[in-house]
Amino acid sequence: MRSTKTNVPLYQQLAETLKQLMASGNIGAKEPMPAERELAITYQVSRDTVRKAIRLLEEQGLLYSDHGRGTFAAPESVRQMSRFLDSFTDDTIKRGGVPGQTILSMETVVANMAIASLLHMQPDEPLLRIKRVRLMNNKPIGLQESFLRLPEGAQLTQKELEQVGSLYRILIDKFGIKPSESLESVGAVAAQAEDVALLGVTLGAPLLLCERVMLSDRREPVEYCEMKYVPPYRYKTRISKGSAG
Amino acid sequence: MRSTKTNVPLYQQLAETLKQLMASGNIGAKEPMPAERELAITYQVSRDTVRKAIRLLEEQGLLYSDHGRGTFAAPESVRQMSRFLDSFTDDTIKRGGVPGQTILSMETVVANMAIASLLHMQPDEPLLRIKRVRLMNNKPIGLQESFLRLPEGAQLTQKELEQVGSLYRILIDKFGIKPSESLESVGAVAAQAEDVALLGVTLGAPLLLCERVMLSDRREPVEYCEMKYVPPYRYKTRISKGSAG
DNA sequence: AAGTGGTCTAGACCACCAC
DNA sequence: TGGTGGTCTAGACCACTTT
Repeated sequence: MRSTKTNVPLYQQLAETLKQLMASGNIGAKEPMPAERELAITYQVSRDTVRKAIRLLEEQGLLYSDHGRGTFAAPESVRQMSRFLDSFTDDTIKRGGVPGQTILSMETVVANMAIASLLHMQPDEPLLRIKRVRLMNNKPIGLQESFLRLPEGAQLTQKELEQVGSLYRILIDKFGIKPSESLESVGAVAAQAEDVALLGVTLGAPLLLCERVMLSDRREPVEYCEMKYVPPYRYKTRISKGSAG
Repeated sequence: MRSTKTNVPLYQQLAETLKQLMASGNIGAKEPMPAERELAITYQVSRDTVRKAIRLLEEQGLLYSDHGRGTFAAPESVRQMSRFLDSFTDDTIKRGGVPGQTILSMETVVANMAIASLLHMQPDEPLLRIKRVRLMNNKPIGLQESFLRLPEGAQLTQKELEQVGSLYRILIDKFGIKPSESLESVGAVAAQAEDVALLGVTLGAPLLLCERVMLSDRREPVEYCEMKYVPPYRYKTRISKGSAG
C-alpha cells in the first residue's frame, strides 16, 4: 500500500484503492465491503487508516457504515449528490453538460450598505462586480452577479476570466484565496425585465434565486453572489443525519 | 472529564464541555481555542478524543481548524447554518418561529409509475399520502405532499400525527425507521389554482419547489415529499470544501 | 458466540505556519 | 525554532447485529 515518494496521505491513497475495488464491479449497491480489520491486513495499514479512508468515501456518498452490520456500497442515487463546494464549471460537468459563460460586465464599484455589511467591509471600499450569463450546452440557464472583495491592488482582466473559465480557479491559483465554506440561501422570485431579455423567459416567470456568501480559509467573506436560474435547472444536494443527534 | 455511568461517548461529552467553554464568553468569533494537546491534558483524555470532539463541532459549524495555525471559534453567520437533516418542526424552531400544520388529507393510495420508481416499489403497492399546509407563526408558508412507504400493516391515524406534530418523530419512535440521508432537488415553479387557494398567493406567483427522497439507515427509500413554499421562505444551507479536493 | 463497526489510549513523526 | 494541527501505528475494550 505505502507509496514511496508522494505526499498524499495514506488514507487518501487507500480511498482511491477502495474506489477501484468497488468499480472493478465486484461490489454492487448495498453490498458489503470487506471488514475493516480485513482491509487493514490486506493493504498493510492500521485499522485507523482504513477507517479514515472509509469516512472519506462516506462523505463523498460512496459508502455507508452500520454499527454491528458492516460497511456497504451506497446506492447509485446517493453517489451523484455532492455535499461540497463546487464551482459552476465543475458542477455543470458533473451534471453531464458543457459549461460556458458570457461576461456582460466587469467593473470596480463601491459597496452599498447591504453588501458592505455582508462582506464585513466599509461602505466605500472598492469591489469587483462581475455580471455573467451562465451557459449549459450553449443555452443560457442562469444570470449571475458576483461582488468580489479582492486583495489590495489585485488585478483581474476580462480576458483572463474568459480564458480560465472558472472564477474560483483564479481565486485559488492567482490570489491564494482558498474558498472553504459558503452560506447559501435559496428562494423563488419572478422574472424582471432584465431576466426576460437575457434568459429568454416571460415576464413574471418563476426563477430560482440562489444567494451565496463565500468565506476563505480565514473565514473572511470574499464573495457575495446572486444567481437566477431558469426552471429546468435545479439545485441538488444530499443531506445526512450527522454523527450525534 | 470521564463520567461514570453514562453511555454517551467521551468525545461527545467533551464536545459539550467545549461548547460551554466557548459560550462562557471567553472565546469570541475567530479567536483561538486552546491547543489540542493542552485540551487533552486539561480534560484528561487522549489527543485523539479531543480531535474527535473538535471534528464534531466543526461539522456543526462551531469551530474550524487550520493546519499549523490552530483551532478557532466560527463566526456567528456560520453557526446558524445546519448541514444536517432537520424536520420542518425543528427547522422552524431554529429559525425562531412557531411551527404548525393543518392536515388536509391522509389516505392510502397506490403508487403511480413515477413515484413507484423513486421509492423502489411495485406500481400497485399501497402508500400513505399525507397532504399538509405548513404554518409558521400561524401563517401558511408551505404546501406539502408526502408519500410514505410504511412497514406491512403499519397504522397511523390523523389524530396521532396532529398530537406528535412531527412525522419524523413518529417514524423513529413508532416504526423504528431511522432517517439517515435525504436527496433533495430544489427549483422554482409557478403557483397553480390549488396553491392560490391554500397559500393565499396569486396565480402564477413564483414558489420554491423542494423535492426530497428520504432514505432509512438501510438505504431503503421511505418517503417522497414535495413542498411548495411561499417566497419569504428560504432554503438555507452551509457547504464546506471537503477533506480531499 | 462470533463478527462487525465505534471508542479510546499513548506515543511517534510529518507538514505547515508564525516569529 | 517552536508551536500548531495532520497522519499513522498497535492494541484494547465496548456496543450492536446476526446466527
